[in-house]
Amino acid sequence: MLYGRMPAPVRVRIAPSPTGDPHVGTAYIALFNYVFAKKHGGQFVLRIEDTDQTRARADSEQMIFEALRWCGLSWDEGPDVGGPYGPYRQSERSAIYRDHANILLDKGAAYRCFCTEDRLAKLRVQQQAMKASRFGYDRHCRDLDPADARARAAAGEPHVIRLKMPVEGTIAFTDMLRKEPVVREAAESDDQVLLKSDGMPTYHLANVVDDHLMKISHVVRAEEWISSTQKHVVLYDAFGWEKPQFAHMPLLRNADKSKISKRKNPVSINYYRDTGIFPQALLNFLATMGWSFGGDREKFTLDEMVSVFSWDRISLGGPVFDLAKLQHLNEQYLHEMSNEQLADALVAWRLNRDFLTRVVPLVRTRIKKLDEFLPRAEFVFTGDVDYTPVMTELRGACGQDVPAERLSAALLDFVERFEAREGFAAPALEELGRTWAEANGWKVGQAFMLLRIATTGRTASPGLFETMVVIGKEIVRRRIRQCAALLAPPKAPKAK
RNA sequence: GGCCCCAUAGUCUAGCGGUUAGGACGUCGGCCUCUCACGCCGAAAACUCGGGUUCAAGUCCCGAUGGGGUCACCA
Repeated sequence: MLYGRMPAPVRVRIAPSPTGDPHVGTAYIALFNYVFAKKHGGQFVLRIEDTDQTRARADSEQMIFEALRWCGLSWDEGPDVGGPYGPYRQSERSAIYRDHANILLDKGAAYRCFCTEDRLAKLRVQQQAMKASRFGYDRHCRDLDPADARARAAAGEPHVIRLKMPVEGTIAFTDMLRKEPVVREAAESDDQVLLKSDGMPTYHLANVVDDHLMKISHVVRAEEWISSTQKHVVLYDAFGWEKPQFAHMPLLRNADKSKISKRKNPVSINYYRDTGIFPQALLNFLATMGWSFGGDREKFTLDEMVSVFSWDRISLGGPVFDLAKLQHLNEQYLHEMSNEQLADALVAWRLNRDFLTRVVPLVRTRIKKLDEFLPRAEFVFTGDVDYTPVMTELRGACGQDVPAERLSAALLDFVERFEAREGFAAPALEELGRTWAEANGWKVGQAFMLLRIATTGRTASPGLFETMVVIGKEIVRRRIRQCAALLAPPKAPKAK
């Protein structure tokens, strides 16, 4: 090149972890990565961060693919589409991480640590008790003789590999969205585990190694990562690699400003799909969370966003995810559709043969004529439910003497219980429901009535758990939570 | 608690030294209308506080306060 170095091509990535339902925050960050890549003719990479074998869920990865595609975001490289820098699933890259951990060991930038989980747990408790100003690993193994450590490891002693953080000086990095560099004392960070005892890397090692190997030019991720970035900087430097540019996006928030969570908001992309939100409306809405189009424009397409996108229109205050505003935007999209398009949308949503085939078995024995179908199955086609007509039955479902707070807590507990296990199938739900009823000391019939009213808004319904499955996990979760909140409004946040 | 990030109406935001502080959601009122909804018109509603810098501060600087994040062999 005669005129100097060409700017490195823009390569960005979204790196979801397949631990549950496809999260709206994943779509949010994916959107900005995608838009930035397209704006600069770069590539958008999808990488699956499945290094935690205890949390990985079998169906989660596929759901992430589908949800992102449903949103209208497509990736240039990824586990399912391949690409020149694969594999794109971290669980298939263990050897790479191990090699790199060894490089760090050789350089003296990392060390083997033989501390047991037990010791670390005690340490943590101790620090809490002492109200220590600094928490974290005490560097117990940092000064072990490397040769001894190697020998112990070779003898099969379980261990992890930790990063040797500098003990003095400051570490700074620039963030594209902030005018001042983010600076921190190096000693503020403890010696983070890089390679776990099962041989898998932690996020810190894996993301740095992969971003470098995959030639990622810009790391656009959520603000919750900002405080671990220092560790990543140390890693890049230890390897002698050039660092990517960082942009830490604000976190989506609940109405109370805390980080968005499923306890306070529907966070699964599937909820929005099942509830009839259009993907372009969801994306449009997400785009307005922290970014503005310019002028008074707030309705725009993905392509329009790409064409005008720039980082300087990001605002960093954590945006509250406001369902009402999303619905308004969706309404705009809906109204501009033709009757034919709207009819098609309805069909694609739930008024189709496939979906009806799932509803029919629920109600067929309960109707005499076809015209009774819809009244019998109405709650399968609605989002939120109005409980006012059944308040009396709801409060009395488990006996007149049971206080509303107790019912509310039990409902929330039921949600926690199905949340804790994989899948959402009727037999398992029923079993779960029975043990839940028993735990509450309620007759199964009574307890199920409580659930029935909460999930359908009716005192009469088809088989409860079959109905839940058809309605869908996301909507069921929201209805039960809303019902619980109605029974016992959540207390105002306690003062500290 | 340590550290870091952030700060315009209830909410999303515009503003990039001089504005009657603009738009949108939501709320309330009115018009339209067989009802409802849409649509249209209108209203209430914000620069967290205190110091600087400057002729001039929502805009720049410092501090306080408030909110958030993070301190795992989770990402």
